[in-house]
Amino acid sequence: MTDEEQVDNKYYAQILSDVALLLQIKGANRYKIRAYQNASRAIGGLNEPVEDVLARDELTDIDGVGKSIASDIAEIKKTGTCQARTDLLDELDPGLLDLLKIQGMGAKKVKTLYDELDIKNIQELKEAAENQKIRELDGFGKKTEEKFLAEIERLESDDGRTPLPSALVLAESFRDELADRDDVERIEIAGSIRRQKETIGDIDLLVASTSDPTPIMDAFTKIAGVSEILVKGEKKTSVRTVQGIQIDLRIVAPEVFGSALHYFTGSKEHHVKLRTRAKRQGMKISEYGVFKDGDPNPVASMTEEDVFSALGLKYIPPELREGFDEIDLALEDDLPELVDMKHIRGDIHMHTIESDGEATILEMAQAAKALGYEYIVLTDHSQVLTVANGMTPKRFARHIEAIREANEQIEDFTILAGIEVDILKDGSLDMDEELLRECDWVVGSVHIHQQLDKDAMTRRLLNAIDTGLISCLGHPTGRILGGRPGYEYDLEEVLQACKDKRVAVEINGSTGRLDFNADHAARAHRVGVKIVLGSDAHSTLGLEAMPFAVGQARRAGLTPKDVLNCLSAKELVASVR
DNA sequence: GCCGTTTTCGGCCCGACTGTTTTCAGTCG
Repeated sequence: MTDEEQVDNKYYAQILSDVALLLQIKGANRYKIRAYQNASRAIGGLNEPVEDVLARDELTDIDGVGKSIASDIAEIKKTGTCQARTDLLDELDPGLLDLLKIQGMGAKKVKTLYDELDIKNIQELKEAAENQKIRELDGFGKKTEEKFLAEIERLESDDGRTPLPSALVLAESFRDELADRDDVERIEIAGSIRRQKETIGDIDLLVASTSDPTPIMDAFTKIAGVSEILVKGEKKTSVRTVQGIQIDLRIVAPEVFGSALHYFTGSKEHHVKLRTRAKRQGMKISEYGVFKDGDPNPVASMTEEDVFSALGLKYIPPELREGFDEIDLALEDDLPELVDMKHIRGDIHMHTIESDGEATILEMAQAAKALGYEYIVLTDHSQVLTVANGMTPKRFARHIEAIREANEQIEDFTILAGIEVDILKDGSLDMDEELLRECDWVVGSVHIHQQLDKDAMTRRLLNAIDTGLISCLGHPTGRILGGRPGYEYDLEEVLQACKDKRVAVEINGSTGRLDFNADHAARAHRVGVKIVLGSDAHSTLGLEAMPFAVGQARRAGLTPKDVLNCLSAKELVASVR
């Protein structure tokens, strides 16, 4: 994330999490450990910089932060770390934290390995395992040793989380493999995909069935693309695919599908908060339902709505279940009515054969109309992007005419003339001003000179916004999902300028980007900047990336009135510049 | 270490699977 406040909060969260992990290895009181975990999670999920809270002297108002951890946080601000962590690291070893990244390795095992074999890091673990020293320890065996070696090898070649769009494709293919079976009554993709998280750690599938689960589990493990079976039981089976992604399959009875779906959708943080709250009310929540203390029969389990309702809460959409403030909002009936695909009336960012797209103006329009849209904006590239066959002013002038003509040929649909104009190194725009004024919508994007330093990039964007010619900033961070991190600039300053100059910011839904992401979009929204969603389609098929943009908007808590695509074509154009 | 509609003590989310045991601790999500 290029989001500064999140990076800062994440740093604080990490230090506290380190303390929790080191305490675990040391074998400290488990509730003290949990206190540090809770505080770490709370700081990581704050909606404002923790340093602002510190400045107001209100740290202990944060749920999970008491006097002791508040003083740790003050110390981190001053010194970059805290005494608790320093002392633990003196006593233990920093490499032990890495050991915990190994699947199947928890604090107890780390402690045993450290005490018995003086293993302090992954390299030493690898050597001990290769020399078959691990299997001699009490509580360890040959299998554990072999698992460690395999896991170390995997960690060494691992490239992290999977972007949502590719994870979704894989999840859907596995879902579809099982969906047609007679013994599968229902199957849903749960987990972070359902929450529309921009990157995915693993995939969760949930099946409702009344039959013997074994054949379903067998079929699951035999799907083409499974490279390894990690866990296999009657209720839960986990595999790893050739892409290195873990897929978990859970099977439950149909009458508990709602509570199970809620459970497997997560997030963990959401559940911890919800369950703690339920417990105080004398109730228990599990994947099998909501239970009143002592009663083996659930008061709710059939649907997710039932589960929330039994807890006295409004339905919380999956995208908001991150353990931030959604439970309080649901309690007060104050949840945002999230924007949905059904609210989206048009798409503001796409390309045709005029630059680097694969379809004509009319083909794009007809495809968009078939998707139920009322309008599109065609935004081909400007000339500096020669690799993308960018338009010269002359070509753009003709293109505008062609768009106006095409617009006459299609009924009950509006094709707006636009451009994705490059924001040049100094912030000037790569097109004649007159033509930019003539067209309906201007996406301003950075494609070249991405390596400017922070000050220069900030000035560049401010200059571009200052022209008054841009309708929205396209893919505003420039990051490639799972690839390059995006250019550096002062986001707060740029957002403020966008608000002042009535420039919207795009959530670009194209599968490689998701840019802005939900965090950025939420931040823009707080500043009061309007959000607009674009598919950045380069073909008719590319138009189908819009749901990813909607997903990020939903995670950001945006309602239809916050998203310009929910306006008519006329209102859209009038709402900016 | 944190918290309070049982508030200054006595609790702290829940269940599945594995490997190592021979009834369960550890780990994971």
